[in-house]
Amino acid sequence: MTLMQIKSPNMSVDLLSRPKCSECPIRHRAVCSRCDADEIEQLEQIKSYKTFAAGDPILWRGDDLTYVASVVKGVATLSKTMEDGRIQMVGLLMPSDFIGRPNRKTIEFDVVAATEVTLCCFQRVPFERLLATVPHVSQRLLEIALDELDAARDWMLLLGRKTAREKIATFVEMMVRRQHVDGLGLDHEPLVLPLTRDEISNYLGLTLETVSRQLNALKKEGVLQFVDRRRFEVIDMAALHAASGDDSDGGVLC
Amino acid sequence: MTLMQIKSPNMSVDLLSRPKCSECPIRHRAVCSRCDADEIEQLEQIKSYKTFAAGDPILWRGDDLTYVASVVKGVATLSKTMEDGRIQMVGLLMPSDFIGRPNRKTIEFDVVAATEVTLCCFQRVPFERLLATVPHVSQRLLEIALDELDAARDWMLLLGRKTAREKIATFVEMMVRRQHVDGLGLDHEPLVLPLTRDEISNYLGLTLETVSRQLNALKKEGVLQFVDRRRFEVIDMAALHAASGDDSDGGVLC
DNA sequence: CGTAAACTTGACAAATATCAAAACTGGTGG
DNA sequence: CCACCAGTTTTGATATTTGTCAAGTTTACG
Repeated sequence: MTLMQIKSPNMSVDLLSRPKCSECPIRHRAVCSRCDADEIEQLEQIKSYKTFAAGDPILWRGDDLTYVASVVKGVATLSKTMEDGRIQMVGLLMPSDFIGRPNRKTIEFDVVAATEVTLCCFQRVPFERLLATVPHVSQRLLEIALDELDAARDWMLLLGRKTAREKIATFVEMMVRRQHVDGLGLDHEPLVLPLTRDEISNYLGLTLETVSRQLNALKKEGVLQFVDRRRFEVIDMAALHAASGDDSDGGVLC
Repeated sequence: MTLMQIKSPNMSVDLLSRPKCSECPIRHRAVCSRCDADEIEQLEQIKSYKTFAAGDPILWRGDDLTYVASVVKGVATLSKTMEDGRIQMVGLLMPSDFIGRPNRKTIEFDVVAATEVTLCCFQRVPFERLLATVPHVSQRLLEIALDELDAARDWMLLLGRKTAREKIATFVEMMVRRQHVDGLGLDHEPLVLPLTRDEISNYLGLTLETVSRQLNALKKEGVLQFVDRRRFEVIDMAALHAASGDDSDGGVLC
């Protein structure tokens, strides 16, 4: 039994039923997206689906990294904790995002399922071999890493320089964008905040009280409308974008 | 003439004299570090050294990315600017660090020489071809990108959760560490802050006044000693590390 | 020297955190 | 079906940190 399994009692491994890659919702975006049929076959050999319930730890800091994985469904958080308990989330993993670091035995942060999460896991060592032999995998992984790096740098601007209001608006806007991409939020289905106020505060470098206040401010101003604590609709997209502090061009249009 | 040259009047291109890779101070750490003699030869074909004076822009946001490069000598900053002028530095590039993004025509931030900088530039398009054909280059670049990502995430913790004092102490500690690696600071040579107070404040998400106050606090406490505004010595390494807010293990020992 | 840039220092303001309490929500079992 | 409970969220009062503004001071360099 792996460390990962010990730490995650609710994790269910689904070794025998390996869903077909051809029907995978992230087939065209994940680390496998450049692969041809033959290469997919090789990946299929070392893959297994695992699901985690909301709140379950997926990987703990310093854990033996026996698997790397792609997020197929759901949202996972990636965070760092200081000795005195201060927490900073350093990534929000959504479908097609990659977990783990090839050629490293451990990772330096905690990964936790925020919602129910389905992962497509690859055994690390065989995956590293593929990385060395299948350029389509390593090329795509490089691209994913560079995209993550760009995203991390945008987040650094947010954490270092944006006001509480701008942070909240940026976060909500990001939820809107990513849920469009995932094809959820079919037209007028309400959008979802996959995180609690506390988790949002850890993502934005704020306290949960400030998150609550700013979210309610946007509600009172008629920018957002909430159907319950998690689900909302954007009433005034332009105002939301204006509040984010990001460049005026681009955001609203695409 | 490239955009880069227009924007950087003081840049000096040194197309004819291509220093030997075998004598390069970053030969064993940069993007070329895994290459054998034959592969180095290929890189040598498309490389050229360029130097920039302190303060010169190297690449401007949105610029046509005709080159990617490795930092050979000196320090460059990588930063993002908001419409109203707020600045957040998102990276500090030191020897062996990589500049640019293959398969992208532009980058999303400004790169500026903080000290005099020497770059080993590779024409982007030929470099991309090497990336596709020489695994030793793409493997190393992936590793560099993942290291950058780890560093960016550490910085996110700093920006989101650390106090002004912790930010300053972390920054100073980082200067100590990186200057040891570069083999500068030969034993009891004083260490150097390669940035002004203002630049440090943009790196740490503070104001220059707060940087000045915290630096002077560490001086008054006898943790640091300054020989001039840029050069300093660490008197009490343990106190410095304790002030950084990082885990007690590791830091001091290695 | 003289001047501009970099840095320091002080007084005050503003944003956000902290602490405390109340209100809400979703789920559970009677 | 309802009441209750724990966890989450909201709201309010206050404290703290850091930012802002405004002089000064030092330093590097011509």
